[in-house]
Formats: sequence, C-alpha cells, structure tokens
Amino acid sequence: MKKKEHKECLSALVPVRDTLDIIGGKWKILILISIWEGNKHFREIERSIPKLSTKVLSKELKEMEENKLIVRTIINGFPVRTEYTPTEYSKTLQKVIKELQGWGINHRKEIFGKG
Amino acid sequence: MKKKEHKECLSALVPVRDTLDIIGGKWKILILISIWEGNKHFREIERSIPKLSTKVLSKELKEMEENKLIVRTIINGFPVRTEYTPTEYSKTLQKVIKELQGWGINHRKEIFGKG
DNA sequence: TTTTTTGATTACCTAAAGGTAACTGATTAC
DNA sequence: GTAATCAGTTACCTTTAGGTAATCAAAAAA
Repeated sequence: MKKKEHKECLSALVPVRDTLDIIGGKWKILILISIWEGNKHFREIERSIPKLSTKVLSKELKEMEENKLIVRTIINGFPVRTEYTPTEYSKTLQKVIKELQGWGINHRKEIFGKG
Repeated sequence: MKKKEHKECLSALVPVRDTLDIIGGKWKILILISIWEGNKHFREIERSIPKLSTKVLSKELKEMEENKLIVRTIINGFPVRTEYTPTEYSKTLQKVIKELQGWGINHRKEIFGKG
C-alpha cells in the first residue's frame, strides 16, 4: 500500500499570513477606513473610533506606515500637526476587504438564515 | 464652518470580523487545507500539521463544524473512528483565501522588491 | 495482562494582544 | 500662571490565544 503523503503546502500560506497580519487584529481595518474617509490627524482618527486608545492607535499607525498603506507628514505650524494620508497602494486592500465582507454576509445567511 | 462628521460604518464591518474570526488565528486555514487535501481522521490531520496540538485541533474542529465548513461522522467499526469531511460550502472560502494570498504575494514585492 | 491506537478532555502555564492611565513638551487661550 | 489642545510615550495590568502534558475510555494486538 502506498504510504500516504501529506502535502503540507505551508509556503503557499506565508503570503496569506502576511495579509492577515496586516488587516487582522481588532483595529487595523477600522483605522484604515477612518483614514480613507478623510480623517487626517491623530486626535481626529482617535475620536472617530470609539474605545480606541492612543497607545494602540500610535502602534498601528507605525505598522501601517511601514506597510506603505499610509504616509505620515509633519506640518510645522503654530501647533505642530501630523497628517496621515492613505496611499494609492492602500486601495488595493479594498478588494480584499470587500471579499471578506461578501463572504461574511453570505455566511450569516448560511448559519442563521436557512436551517 | 461645517462640523466634521465622522461616518463610522461599523455595522458594515461586522461580516468582515466574522470572516476573520473563522479564517484568522494560527491554525484554522492550515486545518481546512489539510482536510481539503483528503486527510479525514483526527490523528491524520494532526500529523499532517507539524506542531499542532490535540487540544487546539479539537477546539478548531468544533468551531469549523459549527460554521458548516466540515462534517463530523462517527464510524462504528473495530476501532471507532471519526471522519471529518469538507462541505461543498467550505469551498466558497477558497476564493477568499486566494484573494488574501494574491494580495500577500504582491505585498512582498511592494515592500521588499522595489525600493 | 500490558501496550498501543483511536479520539478526545482537562488542568496548568506562557506569550501576545490589548486596555488604563499617567506623563512629556510645545503652543495657544484665558 | 492655569488650563486646554496637539501628538504621542511609558509603565503596568488584564484578557485571550495558544502550548504542554497528563488522563480517560474503548478495543485490538502482543
């Protein structure tokens, strides 16, 4: 009898993991959407998302900048302000998020809708 | 000056959260793929995924059954065996996973490939 | 009768994610 | 001078996810 080989295909999952690391977590998509909607300043973004703390926002914004989803610009003015703007590249995530949303909407029907 | 309204659109994100809960985490996609590949029995699935513990596998399989991604069948035989088989419905996740993978592959290029 | 294999469950522990709150430094209004 | 707003940082605590290992019950093999 042929010994069963378990193909693992772990390497193909590395990019899946990468993506989940970037849009997973409790706040990441929320913050991204807030910025897409036009919120530009730290306090503005913070206030737009109930219960989000400055610490978490600070950490997430750094990661998002590293991932080229947003650009951070310091504006030297009377009160020094910081501006966060979404990159064109960040918009490539919209299709992914839509896909997650579509599946989730259908899943609710699958689980609760029909018996 | 018109007061800035921050549209929150939190409700639209509930299904996104749902989907991430189902395919997020360290093992869920790995287990799903193992079953898609034909691994049917508890030990078989366990052995196909290095470092996965029985405790976590047990928990994840329950959740996957609740989410109608797999079917659990007990086969009364000489050693009582349990069989896990993927549902047709589970295959609707393949498109989502492909999307996550595609974005992740491109993202590596974006971050490391070009300066 | 002891060991092995099957499919798990339980208790305990660690590591990571996230939450709370105080504090910095600069500037502007009172 | 005092308070408030801007953009954060830091230290500490809690919660959750995941890991380790022992155990259970049934049955077959030695």
